[in-house]
Amino acid sequence: MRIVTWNINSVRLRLPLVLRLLQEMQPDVLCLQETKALVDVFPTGPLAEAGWSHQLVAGMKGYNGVAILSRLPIEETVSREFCGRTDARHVAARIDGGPEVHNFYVPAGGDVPDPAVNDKFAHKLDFLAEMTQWLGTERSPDHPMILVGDLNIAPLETDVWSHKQLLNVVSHTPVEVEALDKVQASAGWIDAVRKIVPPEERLYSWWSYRAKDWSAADKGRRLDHVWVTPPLDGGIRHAEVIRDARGWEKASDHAPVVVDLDL
DNA sequence: ATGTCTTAAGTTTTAAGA
Repeated sequence: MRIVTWNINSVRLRLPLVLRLLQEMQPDVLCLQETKALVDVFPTGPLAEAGWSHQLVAGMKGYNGVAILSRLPIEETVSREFCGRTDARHVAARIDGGPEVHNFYVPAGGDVPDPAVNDKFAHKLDFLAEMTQWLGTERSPDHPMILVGDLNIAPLETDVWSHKQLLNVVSHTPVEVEALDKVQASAGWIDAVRKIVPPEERLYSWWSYRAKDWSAADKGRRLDHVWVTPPLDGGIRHAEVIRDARGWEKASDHAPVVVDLDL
């Protein structure tokens, strides 16, 4: 099974890029974040015609929004609300006869890494704590599951262009990394990408729009993740960031992350 | 401190979020 996660930063604006990725990568499942579209304006038709007709979409006006697109039938879907907000940051579906797939868009957290003065950072930490609590009580590491998404945290030193310069920058602060570690422990999640790309090797999935030449500067962060539970650990065959897609015309600031699994 | 991009509001420009 091939699964891809991609923060698309407007699915309507970048529908041609989504279709291109589907054609080139032929994933069984594509998980999108930041679709920025209400459910009734989501491009269900074109994506279904391309072959990904089984869809689970959560959306709101202007912000956030997540979707699971599948070639295989899906069932037992859920879209959970976190922190008491209806803000379209999570969907989950069980692939017919296969694993349960969770797709998350974790809050970015604003600029100041202090929950006492920055409500957005407080929301991010609360969201991660609620993820830990919910996954830990409602889900079991014994079941085959995949968790993907823009988790908005780059946990390892090699997940950022400069560990020292980003220690106090939201996405790489110790308090966030600690919170993400707890989420990871909640159901025995294994970082599938780092099973393939050694932790010693630098790897990024996001590059700011603000750089003059994003590729030359290469000041990236690995914010997008694919995790699996222990029953799937032995089946991780391949993982890569599709860095090329960051250079496509009118690109998202995130690149897709692909993982191949034997189920 | 800065840089760029997207959406939404409501009108040709601003604000918020990332």
